[in-house]
Amino acid sequence: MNFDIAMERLKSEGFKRTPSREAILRLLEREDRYLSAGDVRKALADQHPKMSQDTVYRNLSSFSEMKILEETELGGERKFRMHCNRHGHHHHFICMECGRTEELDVCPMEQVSRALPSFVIDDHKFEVYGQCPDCRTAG
Amino acid sequence: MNFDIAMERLKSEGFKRTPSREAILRLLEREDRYLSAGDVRKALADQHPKMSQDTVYRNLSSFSEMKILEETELGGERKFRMHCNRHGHHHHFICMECGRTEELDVCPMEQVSRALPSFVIDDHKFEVYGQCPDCRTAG
DNA sequence: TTTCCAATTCGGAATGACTACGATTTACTC
DNA sequence: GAGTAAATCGTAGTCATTCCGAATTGGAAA
Repeated sequence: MNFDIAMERLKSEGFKRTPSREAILRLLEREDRYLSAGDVRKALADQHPKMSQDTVYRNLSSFSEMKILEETELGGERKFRMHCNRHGHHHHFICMECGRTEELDVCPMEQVSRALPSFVIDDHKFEVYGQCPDCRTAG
Repeated sequence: MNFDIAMERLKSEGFKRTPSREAILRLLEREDRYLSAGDVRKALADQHPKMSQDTVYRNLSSFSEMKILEETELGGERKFRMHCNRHGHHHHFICMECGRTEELDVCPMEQVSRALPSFVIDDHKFEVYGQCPDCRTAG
Protein backbone atom coordinates (compact mmCIF):
# COMPACT_ATOMS: atom_id res chain seq x y z
CA MET A 1 0.00 0.00 0.00
CA ASN A 2 1.20 3.50 -0.78
CA PHE A 3 0.09 7.03 0.05
CA ASP A 4 -2.12 7.51 -3.01
CA ILE A 5 -4.01 4.27 -2.58
CA ALA A 6 -4.46 5.07 1.10
CA MET A 7 -5.95 8.47 0.28
CA GLU A 8 -8.32 6.89 -2.22
CA ARG A 9 -9.40 4.43 0.42
CA LEU A 10 -10.05 7.30 2.84
CA LYS A 11 -12.14 9.15 0.28
CA SER A 12 -14.16 6.08 -0.63
CA GLU A 13 -15.00 5.54 3.04
CA GLY A 14 -16.18 9.13 3.43
CA PHE A 15 -13.18 10.46 5.35
CA LYS A 16 -11.97 13.98 4.72
CA ARG A 17 -8.54 14.80 3.36
CA THR A 18 -6.76 16.78 6.06
CA PRO A 19 -3.15 17.94 6.45
CA SER A 20 -2.80 15.75 9.55
CA ARG A 21 -3.84 12.61 7.72
CA GLU A 22 -1.62 13.38 4.77
CA ALA A 23 1.37 13.94 7.02
CA ILE A 24 0.82 10.78 9.05
CA LEU A 25 0.40 8.60 5.98
CA ARG A 26 3.34 10.17 4.14
CA LEU A 27 5.52 9.47 7.18
CA LEU A 28 4.41 5.85 7.45
CA GLU A 29 4.93 5.29 3.72
CA ARG A 30 8.44 6.72 3.97
CA GLU A 31 9.44 4.83 7.14
CA ASP A 32 8.10 1.43 6.12
CA ARG A 33 8.34 0.01 9.65
CA TYR A 34 6.39 -0.12 12.91
CA LEU A 35 6.03 3.27 14.61
CA SER A 36 4.28 4.13 17.85
CA ALA A 37 1.97 7.11 18.24
CA GLY A 38 4.81 8.82 20.08
CA ASP A 39 7.21 8.11 17.23
CA VAL A 40 4.76 9.70 14.82
CA ARG A 41 4.34 12.78 16.96
CA LYS A 42 8.08 13.28 17.31
CA ALA A 43 8.69 12.79 13.61
CA LEU A 44 6.05 15.37 12.74
CA ALA A 45 6.98 17.85 15.47
CA ASP A 46 8.86 20.11 13.06
CA GLN A 47 6.30 20.35 10.28
CA HIS A 48 3.18 20.03 12.45
CA PRO A 49 4.04 21.21 15.95
CA LYS A 50 0.39 21.72 16.88
CA MET A 51 -0.90 18.28 15.93
CA SER A 52 -2.50 16.92 19.09
CA GLN A 53 -2.14 13.44 20.57
CA ASP A 54 -5.83 12.93 20.03
CA THR A 55 -5.44 13.47 16.31
CA VAL A 56 -2.54 11.05 16.06
CA TYR A 57 -4.18 8.25 18.07
CA ARG A 58 -7.58 8.66 16.48
CA ASN A 59 -6.24 8.58 12.95
CA LEU A 60 -3.87 5.69 13.53
CA SER A 61 -6.75 3.67 14.96
CA SER A 62 -9.04 4.58 12.07
CA PHE A 63 -6.41 3.70 9.49
CA SER A 64 -5.83 0.39 11.23
CA GLU A 65 -9.54 -0.44 11.30
CA MET A 66 -9.89 0.19 7.58
CA LYS A 67 -6.79 -1.93 6.86
CA ILE A 68 -4.65 0.92 5.59
CA LEU A 69 -2.23 0.16 8.41
CA GLU A 70 -1.09 -3.02 10.13
CA GLU A 71 -0.98 -2.94 13.90
CA THR A 72 0.86 -4.83 16.62
CA GLU A 73 1.55 -4.48 20.31
CA LEU A 74 5.17 -4.43 21.31
CA GLY A 75 6.80 -3.47 24.58
CA GLY A 76 3.53 -2.20 25.98
CA GLU A 77 2.85 0.07 23.01
CA ARG A 78 0.59 -0.09 19.99
CA LYS A 79 2.64 0.18 16.82
CA PHE A 80 1.56 0.80 13.26
CA ARG A 81 3.01 0.40 9.79
CA MET A 82 1.76 0.82 6.25
CA HIS A 83 -0.07 -2.33 5.24
CA CYS A 84 1.99 -4.47 2.88
CA ASN A 85 -0.07 -6.06 0.16
CA ARG A 86 2.55 -7.65 -2.05
CA HIS A 87 1.33 -11.00 -0.80
CA GLY A 88 -1.97 -11.59 0.89
CA HIS A 89 -1.64 -13.11 4.34
CA HIS A 90 1.79 -12.80 5.88
CA HIS A 91 3.71 -12.23 9.11
CA HIS A 92 6.82 -10.26 10.05
CA PHE A 93 10.30 -10.51 11.38
CA ILE A 94 10.90 -7.32 13.39
CA CYS A 95 14.38 -5.96 14.17
CA MET A 96 14.39 -4.87 17.80
CA GLU A 97 17.11 -2.28 17.15
CA CYS A 98 16.02 -0.35 14.06
CA GLY A 99 12.46 -1.55 13.66
CA ARG A 100 13.06 -2.87 10.16
CA THR A 101 10.64 -5.60 9.20
CA GLU A 102 10.92 -8.53 6.84
CA GLU A 103 7.92 -10.34 5.47
CA LEU A 104 7.58 -14.02 6.25
CA ASP A 105 5.66 -16.40 4.05
CA VAL A 106 5.34 -19.26 6.49
CA CYS A 107 2.15 -19.62 8.52
CA PRO A 108 1.18 -22.77 10.38
CA MET A 109 -2.53 -22.03 10.69
CA GLU A 110 -3.74 -24.88 8.49
CA GLN A 111 -2.09 -27.34 10.87
CA VAL A 112 -3.57 -25.55 13.86
CA SER A 113 -7.07 -25.62 12.41
CA ARG A 114 -6.77 -29.34 11.84
CA ALA A 115 -5.47 -29.86 15.39
CA LEU A 116 -8.35 -27.90 16.98
CA PRO A 117 -11.47 -28.92 15.03
CA SER A 118 -13.94 -28.03 17.78
CA PHE A 119 -12.50 -24.59 18.47
CA VAL A 120 -13.57 -21.35 16.79
CA ILE A 121 -10.46 -19.57 15.57
CA ASP A 122 -10.89 -15.82 15.14
CA ASP A 123 -7.36 -14.50 14.92
CA HIS A 124 -3.71 -15.30 15.42
CA LYS A 125 -0.37 -13.58 15.86
CA PHE A 126 2.99 -14.79 14.66
CA GLU A 127 5.99 -12.50 15.00
CA VAL A 128 9.72 -13.12 15.01
CA TYR A 129 12.04 -10.78 16.89
CA GLY A 130 15.78 -10.25 16.56
CA GLN A 131 18.51 -8.34 14.80
CA CYS A 132 18.59 -7.59 11.09
CA PRO A 133 21.81 -8.05 9.07
CA ASP A 134 22.57 -4.30 9.02
CA CYS A 135 22.31 -3.92 12.80
CA ARG A 136 24.28 -7.13 13.31
CA THR A 137 27.29 -5.92 11.32
CA ALA A 138 26.96 -2.42 12.80
CA GLY A 139 26.88 -3.74 16.39
CA MET B 1 4.87 -26.84 36.80
CA ASN B 2 3.05 -26.99 40.14
CA PHE B 3 3.16 -25.07 43.39
CA ASP B 4 5.74 -27.27 45.12
CA ILE B 5 8.21 -27.20 42.28
CA ALA B 6 7.76 -23.45 42.02
CA MET B 7 8.55 -23.01 45.73
CA GLU B 8 11.64 -25.16 45.35
CA ARG B 9 12.75 -23.01 42.45
CA LEU B 10 12.24 -19.90 44.56
CA LYS B 11 14.28 -21.32 47.41
CA SER B 12 17.10 -22.45 45.13
CA GLU B 13 17.33 -18.94 43.70
CA GLY B 14 17.55 -17.39 47.15
CA PHE B 15 14.04 -15.98 47.35
CA LYS B 16 12.20 -15.99 50.65
CA ARG B 17 8.99 -17.88 51.22
CA THR B 18 6.30 -15.30 51.98
CA PRO B 19 2.52 -15.53 52.33
CA SER B 20 2.11 -13.26 49.29
CA ARG B 21 4.19 -15.51 47.08
CA GLU B 22 2.43 -18.63 48.27
CA ALA B 23 -0.99 -17.13 47.62
CA ILE B 24 -0.09 -15.88 44.15
CA LEU B 25 1.39 -19.19 43.07
CA ARG B 26 -1.44 -21.25 44.57
CA LEU B 27 -3.92 -19.11 42.65
CA LEU B 28 -2.09 -19.49 39.37
CA GLU B 29 -1.74 -23.23 39.85
CA ARG B 30 -5.47 -23.50 40.50
CA GLU B 31 -6.60 -21.25 37.62
CA ASP B 32 -4.33 -22.73 34.95
CA ARG B 33 -4.89 -19.83 32.53
CA TYR B 34 -3.64 -16.32 31.81
CA LEU B 35 -4.41 -13.80 34.57
CA SER B 36 -3.53 -10.11 34.71
CA ALA B 37 -2.10 -8.44 37.80
CA GLY B 38 -5.54 -6.99 38.39
CA ASP B 39 -7.14 -10.43 38.15
CA VAL B 40 -4.70 -11.70 40.78
CA ARG B 41 -5.42 -8.81 43.10
CA LYS B 42 -9.16 -9.29 42.84
CA ALA B 43 -8.94 -13.03 43.37
CA LEU B 44 -6.84 -12.55 46.50
CA ALA B 45 -8.83 -9.60 47.87
CA ASP B 46 -10.69 -11.76 50.40
CA GLN B 47 -7.77 -13.67 51.86
CA HIS B 48 -5.12 -10.96 51.45
CA PRO B 49 -6.87 -7.59 51.38
CA LYS B 50 -3.70 -5.69 52.20
CA MET B 51 -1.49 -7.12 49.49
CA SER B 52 -0.24 -4.11 47.55
CA GLN B 53 -0.08 -3.68 43.79
CA ASP B 54 3.65 -3.39 44.04
CA THR B 55 3.88 -6.84 45.59
CA VAL B 56 1.73 -8.42 42.90
CA TYR B 57 3.54 -6.81 40.00
CA ARG B 58 7.00 -7.36 41.41
CA ASN B 59 6.42 -11.02 42.13
CA LEU B 60 4.71 -11.77 38.84
CA SER B 61 7.66 -10.21 37.04
CA SER B 62 10.18 -12.14 39.12
CA PHE B 63 8.36 -15.43 38.59
CA SER B 64 8.23 -14.75 34.87
CA GLU B 65 11.95 -13.98 34.73
CA MET B 66 12.84 -17.22 36.45
CA LYS B 67 10.49 -19.18 34.13
CA ILE B 68 8.05 -20.20 36.82
CA LEU B 69 5.39 -18.34 34.84
CA GLU B 70 4.71 -17.79 31.16
CA GLU B 71 3.86 -14.26 30.13
CA THR B 72 2.04 -12.62 27.25
CA GLU B 73 0.60 -9.24 26.39
CA LEU B 74 -3.06 -9.18 25.49
CA GLY B 75 -5.46 -6.28 25.19
CA GLY B 76 -2.91 -3.83 26.53
CA GLU B 77 -2.23 -5.91 29.65
CA ARG B 78 0.54 -8.23 30.76
CA LYS B 79 -0.88 -11.64 31.60
CA PHE B 80 0.70 -14.56 33.40
CA ARG B 81 0.07 -18.27 33.79
CA MET B 82 1.84 -21.18 35.43
CA HIS B 83 4.51 -22.46 33.09
CA CYS B 84 3.48 -25.69 31.40
CA ASN B 85 6.31 -28.11 31.03
CA ARG B 86 4.58 -31.23 29.81
CA HIS B 87 6.25 -30.63 26.47
CA GLY B 88 9.23 -28.42 26.01
CA HIS B 89 8.70 -25.61 23.52
CA HIS B 90 5.06 -24.88 22.72
CA HIS B 91 2.50 -22.19 21.98
CA HIS B 92 -1.10 -21.59 23.00
CA PHE B 93 -4.61 -21.25 21.75
CA ILE B 94 -6.31 -18.71 24.06
CA CYS B 95 -10.08 -18.51 24.49
CA MET B 96 -11.04 -14.84 24.46
CA GLU B 97 -14.12 -15.47 26.60
CA CYS B 98 -12.97 -17.63 29.50
CA GLY B 99 -9.21 -17.43 29.15
CA ARG B 100 -8.82 -21.18 28.80
CA THR B 101 -5.69 -22.17 26.95
CA GLU B 102 -4.83 -25.16 24.83
CA GLU B 103 -1.29 -26.16 24.06
CA LEU B 104 -0.23 -26.25 20.42
CA ASP B 105 2.55 -28.44 19.17
CA VAL B 106 3.09 -26.75 15.83
CA CYS B 107 5.85 -24.19 15.48
CA PRO B 108 7.22 -22.96 12.18
CA MET B 109 10.51 -21.59 13.46
CA GLU B 110 12.76 -24.05 11.64
CA GLN B 111 11.35 -22.82 8.34
CA VAL B 112 11.77 -19.20 9.43
CA SER B 113 15.39 -19.76 10.42
CA ARG B 114 16.11 -21.25 7.04
CA ALA B 115 14.35 -18.36 5.29
CA LEU B 116 16.35 -15.69 7.20
CA PRO B 117 19.91 -17.05 7.37
CA SER B 118 21.56 -13.65 7.88
CA PHE B 119 19.22 -12.50 10.66
CA VAL B 120 19.77 -13.06 14.37
CA ILE B 121 16.59 -14.51 15.82
CA ASP B 122 16.15 -13.89 19.55
CA ASP B 123 12.51 -14.62 20.18
CA HIS B 124 9.13 -15.23 18.63
CA LYS B 125 5.46 -15.19 19.49
CA PHE B 126 2.78 -17.44 18.10
CA GLU B 127 -0.70 -17.29 19.60
CA VAL B 128 -4.12 -18.33 18.34
CA TYR B 129 -7.23 -16.55 19.59
CA GLY B 130 -10.86 -17.65 19.51
CA GLN B 131 -13.59 -19.51 21.34
CA CYS B 132 -13.14 -22.83 23.09
CA PRO B 133 -15.72 -25.64 22.67
CA ASP B 134 -17.33 -24.94 26.06
CA CYS B 135 -17.87 -21.25 25.37
CA ARG B 136 -19.08 -22.01 21.85
CA THR B 137 -21.87 -24.32 23.02
CA ALA B 138 -22.66 -22.00 25.94
CA GLY B 139 -22.94 -18.94 23.67
C1' DT C 1 15.75 -18.63 71.34
C1' DT C 2 17.05 -14.23 70.40
C1' DT C 3 19.33 -10.96 67.40
C1' DC C 4 20.03 -8.97 63.23
C1' DC C 5 19.86 -7.51 58.47
C1' DA C 6 18.83 -7.80 53.88
C1' DA C 7 14.79 -8.96 51.48
C1' DT C 8 10.12 -8.02 51.22
C1' DT C 9 6.00 -5.54 51.66
C1' DC C 10 3.12 -1.53 52.23
C1' DG C 11 0.99 2.80 50.93
C1' DG C 12 0.89 6.16 48.05
C1' DA C 13 2.68 9.04 44.58
C1' DA C 14 4.65 9.30 39.87
C1' DT C 15 4.88 7.82 35.07
C1' DG C 16 3.43 6.97 30.48
C1' DA C 17 0.29 5.31 27.00
C1' DC C 18 -4.06 6.07 25.75
C1' DT C 19 -8.99 8.04 25.83
C1' DA C 20 -12.63 11.44 26.53
C1' DC C 21 -14.67 15.80 25.81
C1' DG C 22 -16.19 20.53 25.10
C1' DA C 23 -14.87 24.27 22.21
C1' DT C 24 -13.05 25.72 17.93
C1' DT C 25 -11.76 25.12 13.24
C1' DT C 26 -12.07 23.15 8.64
C1' DA C 27 -13.13 20.22 4.47
C1' DC C 28 -16.52 19.46 1.48
C1' DT C 29 -21.49 19.92 -0.40
C1' DC C 30 -24.89 22.71 -2.40
C1' DG D 1 -19.93 31.83 -0.53
C1' DA D 2 -22.81 29.65 3.32
C1' DG D 3 -23.91 25.78 6.05
C1' DT D 4 -22.92 21.50 8.30
C1' DA D 5 -20.92 17.54 9.86
C1' DA D 6 -16.36 16.01 10.47
C1' DA D 7 -11.97 16.84 12.29
C1' DT D 8 -8.82 19.00 15.32
C1' DC D 9 -7.14 21.26 19.47
C1' DG D 10 -6.08 21.59 24.28
C1' DT D 11 -6.62 19.69 28.28
C1' DA D 12 -8.12 16.73 31.70
C1' DG D 13 -9.08 11.96 32.97
C1' DT D 14 -8.24 6.88 33.05
C1' DC D 15 -5.76 2.78 33.61
C1' DA D 16 -1.79 -0.33 33.89
C1' DT D 17 2.51 -0.19 35.63
C1' DT D 18 6.63 1.53 38.17
C1' DC D 19 8.98 3.93 41.77
C1' DC D 20 10.24 5.14 46.53
C1' DG D 21 10.75 5.77 51.38
C1' DA D 22 9.27 3.75 55.57
C1' DA D 23 7.88 -0.26 58.07
C1' DT D 24 7.83 -5.23 58.41
C1' DT D 25 9.51 -9.92 58.23
C1' DG D 26 11.86 -14.46 56.86
C1' DG D 27 15.58 -16.93 57.90
C1' DA D 28 20.51 -17.21 58.88
C1' DA D 29 23.80 -16.59 62.54
C1' DA D 30 24.91 -16.00 67.31
